[in-house]
Amino acid sequence: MLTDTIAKLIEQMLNEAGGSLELQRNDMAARLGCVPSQISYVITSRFTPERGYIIESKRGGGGCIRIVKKQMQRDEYLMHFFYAIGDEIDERTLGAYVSNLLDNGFIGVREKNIICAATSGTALSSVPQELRNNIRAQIFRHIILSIMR
Amino acid sequence: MLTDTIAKLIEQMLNEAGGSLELQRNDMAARLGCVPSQISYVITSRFTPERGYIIESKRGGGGCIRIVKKQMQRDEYLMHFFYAIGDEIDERTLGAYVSNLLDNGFIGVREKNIICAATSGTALSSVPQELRNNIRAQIFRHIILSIMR
DNA sequence: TTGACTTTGACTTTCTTTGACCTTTGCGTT
DNA sequence: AACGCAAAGGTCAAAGAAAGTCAAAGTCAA
Repeated sequence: MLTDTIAKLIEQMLNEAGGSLELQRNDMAARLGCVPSQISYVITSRFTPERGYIIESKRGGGGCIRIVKKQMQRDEYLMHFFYAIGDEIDERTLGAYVSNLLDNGFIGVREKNIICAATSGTALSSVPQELRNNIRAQIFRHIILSIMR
Repeated sequence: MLTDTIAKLIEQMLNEAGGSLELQRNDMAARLGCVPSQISYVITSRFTPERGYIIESKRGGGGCIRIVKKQMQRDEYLMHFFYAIGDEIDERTLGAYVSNLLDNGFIGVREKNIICAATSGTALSSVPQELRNNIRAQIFRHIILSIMR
């Protein structure tokens, strides 16, 4: 399947490049003889944050897509966290997690404060109630990813 | 890309000159082999107030463009930020603000990454589109507050 | 045969590059 | 002082270069 071929190729390129890579969508599509949006599809369906990837991109002249693979294996503990968060998390539980991270030296006090501020009920007060815990979980997972190597 | 080359050059010149510099648009364009308005484009797109630069210029004979990298006191700076954010902010603009905070040593790289992760489009992807920039602004304002303490 | 995943392509958004035309300013000339 | 020219920089819109989005159509296994 095309998708698998492309995914394999990107993984290989990532390995060769040491976990971080920039590619040009049109370029790659041309080399593989597929439409550009196929590349987008592969990236959004396979290289998701849930799987430990961070994606950034720039449009326009000289634009590109940047893929970073976080090495989850390297930090069992954080990985455990990452999965433990689940789809929803309330402010109290998150607070406990964060204290835990602080106690174990994964983050400093300033970082703790930033994380708590970003996920506090007041920061998210305009988010519809029923979405709030879900958004909080997503934000927290992104944060955990960002502190992984 | 031309834009990047020019931006790099200006940054370098700024560093060498100690944070403040005057350049001649036509001159620079001629040296780099591009049209003069390209220089204007780079300046308005990269050396913005959000990133901490102040631009002044003078036309006519002996005219020039003056670029100053602004240094502010911590509290004044954060306050300024707090108000500048406004009710809505997109990811790009926020990114500019955050690199500014980093440049001025108010936050570290890890903190920058956490902030960007927490406010990224993907982290907020479940927030209804029309609310996203608003939520992002709220989160960012809370973060700034937490840094001020 | 339904539902999840793929493939495609038309259309959109963002960023860059270029060039034509406008405004401001300094400096000679009258 | 007034005028006019040349030398800056400013503006803006069009064209070009990427990537994003989305819905329709295809595929395949349960």
